[in-house]
Amino acid sequence: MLGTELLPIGEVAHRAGLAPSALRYYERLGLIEAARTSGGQRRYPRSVLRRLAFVRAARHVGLSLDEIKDALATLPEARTPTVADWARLSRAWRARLDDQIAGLTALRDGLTRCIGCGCLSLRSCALSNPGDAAATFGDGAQFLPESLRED
Amino acid sequence: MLGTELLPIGEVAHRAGLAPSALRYYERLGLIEAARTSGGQRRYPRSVLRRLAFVRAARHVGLSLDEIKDALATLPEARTPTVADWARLSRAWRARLDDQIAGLTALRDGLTRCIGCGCLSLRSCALSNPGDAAATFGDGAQFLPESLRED
DNA sequence: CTGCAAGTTAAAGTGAGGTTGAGGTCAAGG
DNA sequence: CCTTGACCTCAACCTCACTTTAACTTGCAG
Repeated sequence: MLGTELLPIGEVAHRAGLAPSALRYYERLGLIEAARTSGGQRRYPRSVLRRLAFVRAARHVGLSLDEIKDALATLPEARTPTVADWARLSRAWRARLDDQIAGLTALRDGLTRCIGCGCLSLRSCALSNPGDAAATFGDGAQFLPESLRED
Repeated sequence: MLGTELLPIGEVAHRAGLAPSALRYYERLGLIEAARTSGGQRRYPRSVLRRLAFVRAARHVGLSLDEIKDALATLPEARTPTVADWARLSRAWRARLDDQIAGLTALRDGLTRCIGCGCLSLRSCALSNPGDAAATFGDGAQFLPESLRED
C-alpha cells in the first residue's frame, strides 16, 4: 500500500526543516522513534512529520525540549492526536504566548516612559534596576512583569 | 566625602541583582571596570550600578552581551549618559521590542486559527510545519514572521 | 557488481552566559 | 592580634540545543 511507505531520515529532515542530526538527537531524548531497516537505517512513518511539526511549533512558543517531551507524552503515541488534544495544548501555549507578549509590552511601555524621563541614565530606574530600587524603597522591579525578572 | 564611597563587589552584586561571578565575568568581557584596593579587591563607584542597570535592561530587550558592549561603547565612559544618549538607545530597543511583540502576536494569532481548524494534528499546518508545506505548495511558513523562523 | 550518496555510531565541539571549586589573601570587628 | 567572612585568580564545569568528526556500513541506480 502506498499509505504505509517509510521515509529515510534525510527526507524527513528536509520536509520537517531540520537537520538529520537534530532528528537523531530528538530520538536520543525520546521525542521521536524510528523503525529500522535490516541494515539499521532509520525509517519513519509519515506521522513523524506531525510529531515534528508539534515540536517545532512548541519550540516557537518557547518550550524546552524537556517540556515538549512531557507534552508529547500526554498524546498517546499510538493514537492520532485528536482535535481535543490539540485544542488543550494550544490553549496552554496561547496562554504562554499571551504572557510573553504582555511581558514584552510592559517592558516596552516602561521603556517608552523612560524615554520621556531619562531615568535610566540618572539614578535608579525600576525598569532596569530592581536591585537598587530594593535598596531604597521596597523590592523588585516596578515595571517588569514577573516573567521577565531574573533575580 | 560621602559622594565618592566605593562599593565592594558583593554589595554591588546584591544591589544590581547579579552574582559576584557575573560581575567578574562582565569585567572580563569589558562591559564594566573596577578600581582596586591595595590588596587587589574590586571597588566600584556608584555609577557602575547605572551601567549594570543598562546591561540588565538591554538583556531583557534581547541583546547579547556583545551587542551591549557595543552600545555601551557609544556612551563615553567618563561622561554621564545624557538624556539624548538614552533616548537614542531606547528608541532602538523599542523597535526591537516592537518586532518581538509583532512576531509573537502573529504566532499567537496563527495558533488561535489552528485551535479552530485542528490542522497541526492533521496534516501540514503552515504554522508549525513550514518544511512539509514546502514539499507541497511553495516554501516557508505562512504565518510565522521572519524573526521566528529557524530555517 | 560497482560506485557513491546517504546512512550509522560514539564522542567531542560549539557558543552564550555564566557558576563552581581549589587554594589562597584581605579587611574589619572584638 | 586574631578570627571570620568577603574577596582574589584561574581553570574547569554547567545547560541547552544541536552540529561536527571519524571511521565505517547500507542501499540503490546504472
